[in-house]
Amino acid sequence: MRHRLKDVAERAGVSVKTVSNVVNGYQHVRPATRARVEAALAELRYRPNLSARNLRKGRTGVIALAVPELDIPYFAELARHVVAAAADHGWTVLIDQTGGGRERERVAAAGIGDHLIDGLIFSPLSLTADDLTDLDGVPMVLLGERVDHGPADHVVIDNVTAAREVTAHLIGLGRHRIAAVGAQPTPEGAGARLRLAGYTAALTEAGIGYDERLVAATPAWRRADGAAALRHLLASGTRPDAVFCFSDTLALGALRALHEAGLRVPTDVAVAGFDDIEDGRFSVPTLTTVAPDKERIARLAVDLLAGRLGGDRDAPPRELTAPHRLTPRESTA
Amino acid sequence: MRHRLKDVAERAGVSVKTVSNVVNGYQHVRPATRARVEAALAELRYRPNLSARNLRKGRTGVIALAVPELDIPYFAELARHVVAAAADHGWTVLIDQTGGGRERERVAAAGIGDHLIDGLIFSPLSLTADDLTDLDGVPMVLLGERVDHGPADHVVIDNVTAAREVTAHLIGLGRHRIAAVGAQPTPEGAGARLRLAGYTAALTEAGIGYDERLVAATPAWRRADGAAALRHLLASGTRPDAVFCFSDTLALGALRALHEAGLRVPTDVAVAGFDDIEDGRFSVPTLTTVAPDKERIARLAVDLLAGRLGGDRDAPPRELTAPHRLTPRESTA
DNA sequence: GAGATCCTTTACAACGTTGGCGACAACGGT
DNA sequence: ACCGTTGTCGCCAACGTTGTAAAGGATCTC
Repeated sequence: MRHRLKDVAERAGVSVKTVSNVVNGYQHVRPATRARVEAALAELRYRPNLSARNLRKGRTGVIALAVPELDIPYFAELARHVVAAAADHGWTVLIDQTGGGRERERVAAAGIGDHLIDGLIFSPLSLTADDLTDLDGVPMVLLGERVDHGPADHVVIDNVTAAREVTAHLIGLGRHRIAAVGAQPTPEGAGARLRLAGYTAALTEAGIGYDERLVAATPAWRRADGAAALRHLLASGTRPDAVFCFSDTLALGALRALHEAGLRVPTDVAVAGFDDIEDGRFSVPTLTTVAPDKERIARLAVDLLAGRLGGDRDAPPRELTAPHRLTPRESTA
Repeated sequence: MRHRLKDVAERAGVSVKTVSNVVNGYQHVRPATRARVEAALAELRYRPNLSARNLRKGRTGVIALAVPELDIPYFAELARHVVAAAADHGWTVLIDQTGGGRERERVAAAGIGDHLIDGLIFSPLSLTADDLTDLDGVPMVLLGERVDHGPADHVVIDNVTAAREVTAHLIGLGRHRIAAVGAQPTPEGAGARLRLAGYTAALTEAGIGYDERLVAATPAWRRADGAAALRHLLASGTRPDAVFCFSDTLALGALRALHEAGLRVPTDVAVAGFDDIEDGRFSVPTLTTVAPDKERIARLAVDLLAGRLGGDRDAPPRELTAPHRLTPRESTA
């Protein structure tokens, strides 16, 4: 069914090694021989057995991307860019869905598919630095600010600054009762913590007091969580004039809840999100958000991995910051 | 760094094969030996080299899922379910993003990662049956109705019936000028063709004439395409009282364009979509849609693949139909 | 107590590929 | 014509794993 080097070699009347040389672009093969081998390759539709090649070379050409959930638009968009960036290096991407739980994430970090992958790009939710210390697995690049000063390479955005900019933007509209949605009480929610810090910093700069009733924690960052948080906030009698959600999905849920409560956006309540997912560009109203440069994040991560695979496995961990941009739209017009 | 069976064997004072036997749960190993080996395994944190195992056994435990774009919510949600279903079989999923182009799809079908995968679940956009005839690769399961009567297993939903039900639902609201958005003029757009057929059938049943000015073709099924189609429709002076979009993303774009045109949904124009993506449950208004059972689709596909891998590679191709459900929401209330 | 039967462990080969190196041919310079 | 160099090609071994089959030991049966 499937042919091996040996079959091609027999057909071309050369040795297995010569076929291998042709396949791998080795220089010193006589044009006539090369032509004969190439004809045989085409006739038999030869495709290398990557497992065997990998066993021999120690490389698979496959990297893994581990994300909490694929159907969260931010991760889906990120995955798209990672797959594209990996393709530039000739790599295939194996995607792992961790669910965000600590145990599954530890398993993923410890080695998805083990020797099947050359490297791992990992966007953890609940993993701590401790979980990563004693890993002797493949090179890893972490995405997002969840694990501080871990032993691995890291691509982040400046969450604090971004959150401060959004909040300042809302304050600039004359809003003073600004809710923050998406805080995470767990110690692992580093992203949430940083965004909350930016929010607080902006309030302080503007001389606005911090009101904990305006800060809503959510178990996750899905639309339903955002809607529930807003419903709860409004039901408790707290009436914000702006809402900063820590993700766009939260914000879209919030928009929905505000709509149900009969409040107009942005007239009554301005709303801003974070992530710049495509939904926010078509929602009613369109969503003001922080746009992290996802393509850049993906490319930086892949390039970091390429560097590790290229040799310097023992260089100290690097941390790169991708740019972001505040993108005002109708929800804060 | 990474340890092999040989290292474990030396530490435990047994042969390589005995360690292999322990790892693979072979019955006849003396408890004392087993304990010693297991201790060594744990100490060295042994992890099998899957490439070597695969080379020996001819199986990788990895299947591929090929979709046009990961950041189209329908595919992202589908991917989520496929990954989950595959996990039940102990499989990892390698995701390939084809972009929907014919050439990339042919390459994908011809063998992603080649010997690295045991099987392929494939959701093609522009591939034709011809492209699949001479494939001698790994077992494949096709998703969606794009390739009719191809040589491979197939999981579909009843597009015609579903589209007819949606259209009938709109007619039931007393609407008679019902636009259809998402037609695809290319011969490959089988999904679009079937949904259009269902739309037409419902009109005929209700005695409503087919008006081609109400049928909008779109290059793709993204939000932007839906918005552009509606803008174009309205600009041309055609004024529908309902819109059936062939996907939810199209519908969300349509909602946006209607909003911009100052038309109220559903009062002035009712809108229905197709796919039941999460966005539609939180949009303003929430979106009436056809909900294909994505979890079932994923599980059927994975099970079909499991069947092929389990032995009957030469059984005739099977076609399974997953259920769908019309889900009325605010946009047609 | 001898042979048969079982359990436990091991040696060997093979999966398909490529790196190292050696064999041989062709070519250039003297 | 001879030697050295360069180019071309093939043999062998190895990557880490598991299937086969056989060896070695223990236990059982008569």
